[in-house]
Amino acid sequence: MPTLKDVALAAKVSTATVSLVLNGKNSVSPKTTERVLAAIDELGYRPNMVARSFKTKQTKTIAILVPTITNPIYPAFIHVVEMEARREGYTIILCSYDDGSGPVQTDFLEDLYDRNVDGIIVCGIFNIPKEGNTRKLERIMKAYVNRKTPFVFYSEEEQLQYFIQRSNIDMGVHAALFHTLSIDRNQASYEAVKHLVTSGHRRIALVSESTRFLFPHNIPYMKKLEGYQRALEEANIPFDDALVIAGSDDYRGGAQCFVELQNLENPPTAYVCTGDTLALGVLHAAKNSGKIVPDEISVIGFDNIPVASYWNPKLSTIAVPIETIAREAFKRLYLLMNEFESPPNRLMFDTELVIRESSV
Amino acid sequence: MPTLKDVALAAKVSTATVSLVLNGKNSVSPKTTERVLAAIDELGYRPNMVARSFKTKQTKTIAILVPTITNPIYPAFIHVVEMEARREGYTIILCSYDDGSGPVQTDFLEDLYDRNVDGIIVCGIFNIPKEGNTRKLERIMKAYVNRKTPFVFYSEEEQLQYFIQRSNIDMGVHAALFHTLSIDRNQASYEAVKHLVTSGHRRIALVSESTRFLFPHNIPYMKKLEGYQRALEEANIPFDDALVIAGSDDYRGGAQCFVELQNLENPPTAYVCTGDTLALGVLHAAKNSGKIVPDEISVIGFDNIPVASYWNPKLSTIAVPIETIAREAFKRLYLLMNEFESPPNRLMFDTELVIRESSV
DNA sequence: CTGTTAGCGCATTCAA
DNA sequence: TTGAATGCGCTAACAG
Repeated sequence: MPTLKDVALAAKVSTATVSLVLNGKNSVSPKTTERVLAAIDELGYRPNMVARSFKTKQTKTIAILVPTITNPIYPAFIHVVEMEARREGYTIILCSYDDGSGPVQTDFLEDLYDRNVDGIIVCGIFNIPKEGNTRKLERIMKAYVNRKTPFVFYSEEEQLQYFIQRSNIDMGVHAALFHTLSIDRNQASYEAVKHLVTSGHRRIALVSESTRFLFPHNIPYMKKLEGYQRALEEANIPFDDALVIAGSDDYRGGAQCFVELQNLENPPTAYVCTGDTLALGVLHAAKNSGKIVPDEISVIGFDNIPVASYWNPKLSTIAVPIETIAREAFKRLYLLMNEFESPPNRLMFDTELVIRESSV
Repeated sequence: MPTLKDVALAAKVSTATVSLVLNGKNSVSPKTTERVLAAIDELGYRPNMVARSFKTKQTKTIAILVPTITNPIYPAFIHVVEMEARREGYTIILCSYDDGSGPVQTDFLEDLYDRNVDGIIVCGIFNIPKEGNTRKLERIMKAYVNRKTPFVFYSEEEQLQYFIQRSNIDMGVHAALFHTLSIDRNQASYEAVKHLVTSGHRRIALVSESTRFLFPHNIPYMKKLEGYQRALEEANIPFDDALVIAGSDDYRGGAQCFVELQNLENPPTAYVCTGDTLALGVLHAAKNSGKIVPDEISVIGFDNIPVASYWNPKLSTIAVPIETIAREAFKRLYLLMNEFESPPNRLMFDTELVIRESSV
C-alpha cells in the first residue's frame, strides 16, 4: 500500500506538502493541490490513521460503557451516539460490562487509556473501588486527566462525586472534564408510587435490577428507592422491606420477582420497576398466574423502551428522553475533545410518567 | 506519562529488554525481569498501544457491522462477540448502518481499513455496488486481501459470492479469508408456511423488513421468500404478491403491515414474518383491531429474540442459535487473524420451528 | 541473555 | 508556498 511518501514522489512534491493537502490547510497553491490529489487518486492512497494517531495523539475514537447491551434502552442510546459521532468522523468502541464475568470497569478504563480514546461516555452504574483500594483507579484517572480526556456520565451527579473523590482528582482544576447528564430519578419514582397510592394501592413493591452493588456504586437505584420511600411516607404507608426486591435486569428477572412476591403472605397489588424489561417480566408472570392487569395488579416501568407501547397490555412507564440525552452526551464530549467552550458540566432532563394500560 | 524508554532507564536495561519482558518472551533472566517489572510498577508505566499498533500493524481491534442495533437480535450477537473478543484482548468497533441516512457500507470498510482493524464481522445484508460502479469496492477489498484481513459473514454463501465477485478478488487464492456462517432460511421459511398450511390456512402473508435492496443485496430475504413460495406451491396455493409486503424492521413496521393487509379484499389469516419484531408488531396490531390470536389470526416470527417467549400471546417463531453463531464468528476470526489452521470457510447452523401460542 | 539500531507513516517544526 | 529534517514509542533484527 502506498504511503504519503509515495504520493509525494508521484506528485513531485515533499511529504510536507501532501500532508498539508490532506489536512485541508489551504496554504498550498491550487495547481500543486491538484497534482497531489491526482497522485492520491492514481495510487489509491489511503492515510494510515494509526500513524496519524501515533503522531497527533488523537484517535478519533470514543468509548461507550454500558451495563448490559441486551437491555433495549442501551441500543437506543448507543445508536444515537454512533450516528452523531460518525458524522464528526469519530468511531465507537463498545464496552458492555454486563454479567460480571468480564473485566471490571477499572480494567476497561485501563485498556481504553492504552488505546488512547479521545473521550468516554459512561452509562449507568459504576463500580467504584473501596476506600484504600483505589491505587489503580487513582493512577489511571490521573493519567486521563493529565491527557485532558473528557468524560460524560449518564448517571447521577452524586455518583460522579464519589468516583472523582476516590480517584483523588483535584476537581477545582479539572471539573470541566467531567460532565453528568441525569434525570430526577427520585422524583420520577415518587410520582409513579404516588399515582398508585392515589388509585388506592397500599402494598406497592419496588422491583429492581440486581443490587449486588449499592452505595456508592448504584446511586441511580438509591435515588429511585428514596423516591419510593418518600411517596410511601407521605401516604403514611409503612415501609416493608420484603417488598423491595431485585432480579437480573431482564424479562426473566422481572418474572422471578413477581413469583417471589406473590408467595408473600400479603402480596403486593402494585409493582414499580426500575426498568421496563423488569416490568414486562412482571406482566408476563402476572398473566401466567392468572392475575388480571390492571384490575388486580398494577405495573409501572421505567425508561419507556420502544416495546413498552406495543405490549399487551401497554405498559405504563416513566418516559426518559434517551435519544436527547444521547445526543447531548456526544455533543458535550465533542466540544470538550476539541477544546471548544462547553456548557456547565451538569444537566438534568425531564421525565414523564406515561400511564397506559398496565396500571390503575 | 512514562514511556518504555523511561522504564529502561529506571531499570538500567535497554528498551529491547523492557519490550521483551512486556511481551512475555521468557528469554529474560528472572532478576532482570523483576527489575523491569519493579520499574514499570514504580513509574506506573502503561504501554502505548497506538505506537505498538503502528509498529506491528496489529490493532487488536475487530469491527462488527450490523444493520440495526435496535433489533434485539443484534445486541444478543454483539454481546457474545464482545465477551469472546475481550477474553483474547480484542476490542470491538461497532458499525450499525441502520437507517440509511448514515454512510454506506463501502464507506465503513474504508474507514475500518484506515484504522487497521484486524478482522471484520458482517451481519445480514450487504449493499453491493452495481456492476460498473465497483471501483471503490474493488480497491478497498484488494487492499484488505493484501493485508490478509479476515472476514466472517453471518449471511448467505451466495451473497458473499456476489460480494467477492464485484470486488474482483481472486477466490482461488484468497478464499480462506472469507468465512460464511449461515442458516437454511429457505427451509426454515418453508417449514413455517407448511405448518400453517397444515393447519388449514390458505391466505398466508409474508411480512418482511424493507426490501429497498434486493438481489444481490438481500439474499437472506430472497431465501425466505423462496421457502415461502415453495411451501405454497407444494400445497397448490397460488402465489399472490399482494400478500408479500415490507415495512421498517421494528414493531411499528409490523403493525403497519398488518393494517395494510387487513384492508385487502381477502385479507390473510396467517402471517409469516422475517423477524420477530415485525411479528410482534403484527400481534400488536391484530389485538388493536380486535382479532383473536390464534383463533382468527396466526403469526410466526423469525429469530426467537428473548422477548418472544414473554409476549402475550407467546410468539411462535423460528429459533436461530444466535449465540452459537456469534461465538463461532469470533472464533474463526481469531484463528484467521492469528494464522492458525481454520475449518472450511462455510458452516450452516440448524434452526428450529418453535410453536407457541401465536399460531395454529 | 542483553544492548544497539533502524524505521514504521505521519505532522510539524524551521528554513528557504 | 514549499522542502528537508526530526521524532512520536515501540518492536524486531542483529550483534555481542
